[in-house]
Amino acid sequence: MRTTPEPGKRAYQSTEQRQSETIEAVVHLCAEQDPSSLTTARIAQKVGVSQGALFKHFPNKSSLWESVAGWVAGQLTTQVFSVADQYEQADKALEAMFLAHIGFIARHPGIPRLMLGELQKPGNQPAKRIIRQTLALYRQKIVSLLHRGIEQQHITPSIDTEAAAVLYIGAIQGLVVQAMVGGDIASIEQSAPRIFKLFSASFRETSHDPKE
Amino acid sequence: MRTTPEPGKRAYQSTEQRQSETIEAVVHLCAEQDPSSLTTARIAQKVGVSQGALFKHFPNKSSLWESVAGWVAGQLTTQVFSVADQYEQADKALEAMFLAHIGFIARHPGIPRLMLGELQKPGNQPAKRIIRQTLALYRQKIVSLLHRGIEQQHITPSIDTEAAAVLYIGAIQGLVVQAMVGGDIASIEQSAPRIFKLFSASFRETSHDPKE
DNA sequence: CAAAAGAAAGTAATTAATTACTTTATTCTG
DNA sequence: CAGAATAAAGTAATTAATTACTTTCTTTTG
Repeated sequence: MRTTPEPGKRAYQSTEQRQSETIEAVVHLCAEQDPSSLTTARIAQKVGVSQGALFKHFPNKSSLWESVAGWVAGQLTTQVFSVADQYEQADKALEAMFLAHIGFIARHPGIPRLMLGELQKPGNQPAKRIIRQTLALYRQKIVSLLHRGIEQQHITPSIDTEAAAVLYIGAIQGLVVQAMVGGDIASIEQSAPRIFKLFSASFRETSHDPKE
Repeated sequence: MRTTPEPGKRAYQSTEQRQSETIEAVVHLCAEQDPSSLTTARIAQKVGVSQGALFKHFPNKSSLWESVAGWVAGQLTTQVFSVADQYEQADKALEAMFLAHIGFIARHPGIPRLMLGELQKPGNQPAKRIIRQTLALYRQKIVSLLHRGIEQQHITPSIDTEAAAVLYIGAIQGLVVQAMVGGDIASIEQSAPRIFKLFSASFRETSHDPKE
């Protein structure tokens, strides 16, 4: 059924516009639904368009997933990495990055589901490759920040940086899983600082260590 | 595979036998395939039975998932918790539990996929409830071990035990995700001790000097 | 104890729904 | 008007579940 468009509003959108609307819809839907059970019909409904129309803007579903993965990767890079670059002190940068990441997830609760869902898929599909690549980049960023922290003498030089990177990502994962279990995704922003504090205790330089 | 006590060949298996065979098949299949894409036909094929025969032993698919979740919960409890109970010293118990958990995952690579897959499902389906409950029990176990460690003066009393429990589970998650990215699940057993060492550095009591 | 009777486990084929994707016709916009 | 965007109505494939029927195991009973 067609409704007459309101005056001043475009009834028909450009392909680019529809593409980003669709990506946004997928990200939103993932907040309340398992990505693997997302149907093109449900996505189209969210966009406010017929199911078939989706294929005017994406050649197929897996291509849509690829676009979504690309969007996530881009957002993570710009929103999280850029925060880290604002700090001279490496340990402060790590903390800010951690909190920015948690904030990003809190604003987009579907993201963890999305990324985990992609990683669970077998094979080397494009979307999985993008997520994989982004995670590798992330790990690299953390390791280099840790090294800078050692140079700045804010991080103990005896630290196992590779292990710390895994634990850093794990800390985020732990928060997310905890939130999934509790069903309360907003709560992670509250507990995030406590988790990071504990995490950083494992490598904080203890040259001055006043007992309280 | 269980052998019948008598050497006579048995063409038809008992429902109980088929049920556990089916659960085993699902766990194995999850090691190489996204759980949400597992079809009853594929499962039946693995068991070596017709697709329809599955429904002689399970009323429906979701009931099968419930059984699988129950199996996982049981195995985690018996295999991981029992290890912890063998140690008097709480921090040693935590480490043994951590390594036992990683070993369990290495032996059953489908388990993380299974659990994460269940948690991603919306609503309060039985299988999800079981996983959720198991995780809660797990968290509780860690917290109580931490408290015992404080009493034994092996763990610093200033520790945020709730945060530590999240970080502990996160450390396992981080290892698993890292393995998923790398595609090499066997590697986690190798890196596990390093991760735990770093994790425990965040709360190890340094003033105390235990004899070993 | 053996044969009949029934219960349980199995198969192959089918069904109703659902899915990603396609085709056709219609409507909007520059 | 021409081309792009859309809706509506398809299609073929896949899926969980059911069905009608057969085979095997267990129990009852004369």
